[in-house]
Amino acid sequence: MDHQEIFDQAIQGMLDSLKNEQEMTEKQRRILESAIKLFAEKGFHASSTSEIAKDAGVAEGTIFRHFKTKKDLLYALVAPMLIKFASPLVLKDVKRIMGDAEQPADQILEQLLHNRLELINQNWPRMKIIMQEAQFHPEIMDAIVENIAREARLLGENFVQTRMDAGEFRDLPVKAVIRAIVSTALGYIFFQHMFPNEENDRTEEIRTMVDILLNGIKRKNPD
Amino acid sequence: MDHQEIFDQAIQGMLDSLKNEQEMTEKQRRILESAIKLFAEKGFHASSTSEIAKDAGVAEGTIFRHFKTKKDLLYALVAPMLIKFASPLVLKDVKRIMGDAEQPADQILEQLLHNRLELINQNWPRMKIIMQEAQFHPEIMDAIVENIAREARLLGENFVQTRMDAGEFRDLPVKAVIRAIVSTALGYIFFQHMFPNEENDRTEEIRTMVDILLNGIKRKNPD
Amino acid sequence: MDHQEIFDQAIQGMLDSLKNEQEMTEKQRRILESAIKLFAEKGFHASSTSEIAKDAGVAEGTIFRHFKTKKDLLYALVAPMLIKFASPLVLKDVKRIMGDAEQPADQILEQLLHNRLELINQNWPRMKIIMQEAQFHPEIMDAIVENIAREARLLGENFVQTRMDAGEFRDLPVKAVIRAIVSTALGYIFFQHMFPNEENDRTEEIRTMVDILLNGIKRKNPD
Amino acid sequence: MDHQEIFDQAIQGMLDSLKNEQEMTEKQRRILESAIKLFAEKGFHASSTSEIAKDAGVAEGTIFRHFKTKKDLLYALVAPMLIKFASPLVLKDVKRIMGDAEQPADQILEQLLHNRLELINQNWPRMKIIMQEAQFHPEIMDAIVENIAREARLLGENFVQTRMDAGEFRDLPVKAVIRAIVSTALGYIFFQHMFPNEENDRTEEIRTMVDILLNGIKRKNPD
DNA sequence: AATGAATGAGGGTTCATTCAT
DNA sequence: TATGAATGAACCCTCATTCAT
Repeated sequence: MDHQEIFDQAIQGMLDSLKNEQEMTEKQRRILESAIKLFAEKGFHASSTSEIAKDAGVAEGTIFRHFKTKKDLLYALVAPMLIKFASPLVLKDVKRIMGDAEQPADQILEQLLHNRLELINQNWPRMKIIMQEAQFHPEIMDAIVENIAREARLLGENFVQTRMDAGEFRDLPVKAVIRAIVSTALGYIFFQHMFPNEENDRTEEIRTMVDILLNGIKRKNPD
Repeated sequence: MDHQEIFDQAIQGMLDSLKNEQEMTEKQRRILESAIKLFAEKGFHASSTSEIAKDAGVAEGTIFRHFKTKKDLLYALVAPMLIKFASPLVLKDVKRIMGDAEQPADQILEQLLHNRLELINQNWPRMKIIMQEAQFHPEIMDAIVENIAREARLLGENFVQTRMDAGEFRDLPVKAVIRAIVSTALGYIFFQHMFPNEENDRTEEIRTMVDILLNGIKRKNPD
Repeated sequence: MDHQEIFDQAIQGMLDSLKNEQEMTEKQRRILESAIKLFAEKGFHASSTSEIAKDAGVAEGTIFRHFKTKKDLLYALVAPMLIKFASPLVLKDVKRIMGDAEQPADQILEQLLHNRLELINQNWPRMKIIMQEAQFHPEIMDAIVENIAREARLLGENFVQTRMDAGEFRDLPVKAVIRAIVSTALGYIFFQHMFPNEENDRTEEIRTMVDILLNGIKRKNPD
Repeated sequence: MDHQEIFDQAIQGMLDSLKNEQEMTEKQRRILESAIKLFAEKGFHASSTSEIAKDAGVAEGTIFRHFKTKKDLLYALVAPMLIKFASPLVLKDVKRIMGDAEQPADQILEQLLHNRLELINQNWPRMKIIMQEAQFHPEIMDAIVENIAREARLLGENFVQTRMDAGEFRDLPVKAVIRAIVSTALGYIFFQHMFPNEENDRTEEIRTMVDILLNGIKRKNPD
């Protein structure tokens, strides 16, 4: 079985497991939740199926009735996240927001960050697992790139280019600007989980972040 | 053995393994290098000692003659990195650079980023392992926080505050400014390793990054 | 974990494994029997779990499903013996026999020896293992002393003292008398297993042993 | 290699290692002593050569320079004991004592017990090892039986028979009498090492033991 | 003679997975 | 559908032994 096959199969597995997350039985959900908890806490390889079973309160065999393989369990918990980020619905939303040339960039970025960070925070354990395991499971990495990164990049480039053409943004390499934006978001997540104890007012923080970011990017208005 | 003991012991293990990295035997070095390679590629838990042995061209038992435990092997490859980042020598350098109020912030940040990114890039596999495993091995995380993060934070705060007092930087929350700086660096690393194929001129990229960053932070001179 | 904890845990393990020896599954019993056989033949440390598995006709993993640890396997085979010797039921029996001042000492000792030697012989491999390993596993030794030796000693002292007070036994150090009795029993076991081939009529042999023993202990009646 | 060959080779090994115990080098003696200590403490299989080397303060390789095999180390420590017990010199002594029909049995037994118990006590760790390992190493067991037990038995039977013929001992099965004597000795050793803390006056204890023993065996004189 | 690095077989134990119930 | 006993490969690690120095 070559890489492509593995990949296809994995993707298929993800899609299969996807449809139903809503229609899952009680036990399936409990298994999935325990897997999320443990994978996030200790990593995929360091969590054993027996632990998951115990934590979920089911027999070990039950796991394999619902998820053919331990790896399928991983896929089953990764896939919905990818879908959520990639779903046309969501992207249409994003597109609409970003495409609105009338709306000030500040508002757009603030909304965007709020929106995405909220999504990430609400699903933090899953996100952590994805970021961890994407490095070691090319199928997952590929799925991210294919389904999210590529599209997001286009969206971003379009947004930046538009503003640049309109003279709102300075004349900088588009890639650098996008990197600055993404870095801002990633860095925020990083700090949040690295130093989780410090209280913070997210709305205010985002405002400041965007302020710094856009001040760095925008053309200085000569007023 | 409670957590503190484990931690102390781990640190001690790191220090022990440290002194010699230069005076390592051929085999020790080969083992360490294979471990670095495999841990970076597949993760700590997913790499077996037998694989490492095979890759290093030694008997499996030989690993344990030189590194009491698989975890000690991890420590032995983590520790020198932490030391390199934390070494007073390096920090003094950093201190000197950052403390020089005469030097323009641009130059300081460019130098700093260059310097640190170089260090990280030259030791990328190790860095990847550290970032991966710190999440699951509290001793490593603690060592990072105790020996690096804390000091770096103070240094950063001092630098930012000084510039702010001097009116060079805008009046922003210090934490937010530091976060912006760190995010810039982290984001750069992230992009570099997420999309490794794109050619790039690091010096130029850093200049642009610092440009955006400082434009965002600095008070706009009314010229 | 200090010694006491280890001990308590070991005892707990013994008790846990105890309840069920009757309700053991077929495989458990086979494992236990193979362990008994091999430990007795070659010693605890010289018998490997893989050998035991092979002898029992199960997979090696199966052993560890039923007995958390190789040592637990040892406990599981030691504990029932200790219980058998220490069980109040048995001791009450012994007490009754020994406490009956009317019954001649000859009969008491003969019954006692018969009874205990039978017990030991029927469980000889286990007994051999216990005697072997008690020397190296303080928990086992402690369990013996706490649960059997202490009680047995009191019982013995009481018996001897009573007979002495009644003038039936000579005026000798109680400890020496007890030692003589116990030595008789131990020596018999020793000879039996050192030179197993010689046919013997146990009833007759015991009678002779008790004869010699009591002749040595009893006051000579002047008739 | 069949059993006989193993046996012959083992015996040869013992003899080889024997000659020199006096002419051993410092290191050899230290190795042997550490082996004795550790084998007695933890058993043969549970003691590793590396432990022995560390305890003896030599390199691990050094052990194998002097003792071809770990088992040879065992033989080297067992053999001198067997020799000591079996040496014609000693036996001649014993023979002389036991053969002296004039001497009262009490004195003979007291002397004998004193003598042998002293020998055993002075070499207790070795004795413990021999008793332990003889059960698992047929060569050792055979050596004991061939060189000691057989001879001792003859000696004992002769002694008992003589006294019986002379009317000093009651008319009992010779084997039973011998067993009583040996049991007395073994039991004493057992108690001594089972309850080592109680102070004791050996001379007095032996006198009592022999008193009980002979009272049990001797014909009651009608004085 | 003495060392200690190197070996690889084998140790006890855990693992993901299967299957009869 | 759910179970959990059973599996045997693979895990990390220790062992007795060898051998170049």
